[in-house]
Amino acid sequence: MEVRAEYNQQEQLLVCKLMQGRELARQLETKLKPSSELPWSLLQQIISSIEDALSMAKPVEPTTPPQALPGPSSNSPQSISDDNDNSDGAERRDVSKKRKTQMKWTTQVKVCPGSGLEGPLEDGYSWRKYGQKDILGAKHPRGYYRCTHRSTRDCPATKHVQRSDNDPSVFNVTYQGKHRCHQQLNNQSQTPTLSPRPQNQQQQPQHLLLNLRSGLNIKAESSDGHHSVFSFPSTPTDPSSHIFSSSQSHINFTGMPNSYDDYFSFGELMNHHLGTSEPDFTGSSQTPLPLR
DNA sequence: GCAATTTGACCTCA
DNA sequence: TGAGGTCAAATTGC
Repeated sequence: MEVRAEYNQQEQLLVCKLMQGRELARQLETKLKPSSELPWSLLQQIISSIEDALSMAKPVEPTTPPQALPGPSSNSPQSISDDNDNSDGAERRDVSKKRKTQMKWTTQVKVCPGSGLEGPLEDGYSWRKYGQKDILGAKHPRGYYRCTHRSTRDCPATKHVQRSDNDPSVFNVTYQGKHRCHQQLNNQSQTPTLSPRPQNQQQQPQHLLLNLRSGLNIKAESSDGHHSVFSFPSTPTDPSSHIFSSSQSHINFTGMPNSYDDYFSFGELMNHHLGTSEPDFTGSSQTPLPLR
């Protein structure tokens, strides 16, 4: 059991590292597109190799439900199905109202009070608010949002937004679940290198992108306390082009991933936030890997 | 009329 | 048992 958990941690790190490589390669891919054929084809081979490596890691995932992992509670049978069967009827009741089991990541976004963007932050997806709740000990209520395409495209992604107590200009945005809406669109039009966008999106996701690119910490944390930190150094940008005024953004990545796809959800998030910036996606593990 | 938001009630889980 | 999360009816806006 314990050995299995440690093994899972290594698997996570392996996949994370592979994912980093893939992200870097794809960032490079976007840069190389207009250039000569040779580096382009080499890069395609690199990406292909990384994809293969990730595919090799993939078979582990379906046989490692969250309850096999260490944690305070192991009785979460519904977490296996998680975001897969949130269809109508009786199933719905099982899938909804669950907590904790899905991987989630939190971004802290500071907005400029004078920008007029006081509400929920635009992140490139289309969200629909489905609830608001006063949180104990928090000065501001938490807003709950789900993907607008939840019903039409069975997209399970949700997020909640809460204004920071200490700094009202800071919003804590916690994302949960993976967007499926854009995947279906992707199948229709192949745009593999850049982050996919919902079709009906009207706003400019660059807002958050610009906000995040100025400095970013990502904390990936599993339920047993193991965590890795990825750093994106600052890149000089024109302050006048920023809608948000943050000098630093922050992403926490919490919860044990349920599946291989969760890593790609995270990868998509990174693609999405980083966009055309030039990140140095350098990962470092703060907790030494357990030796087998 | 349709879609989004609000809000009180209900459900789940730590 | 209570806080967090979701549902769904009512309301609002376009």
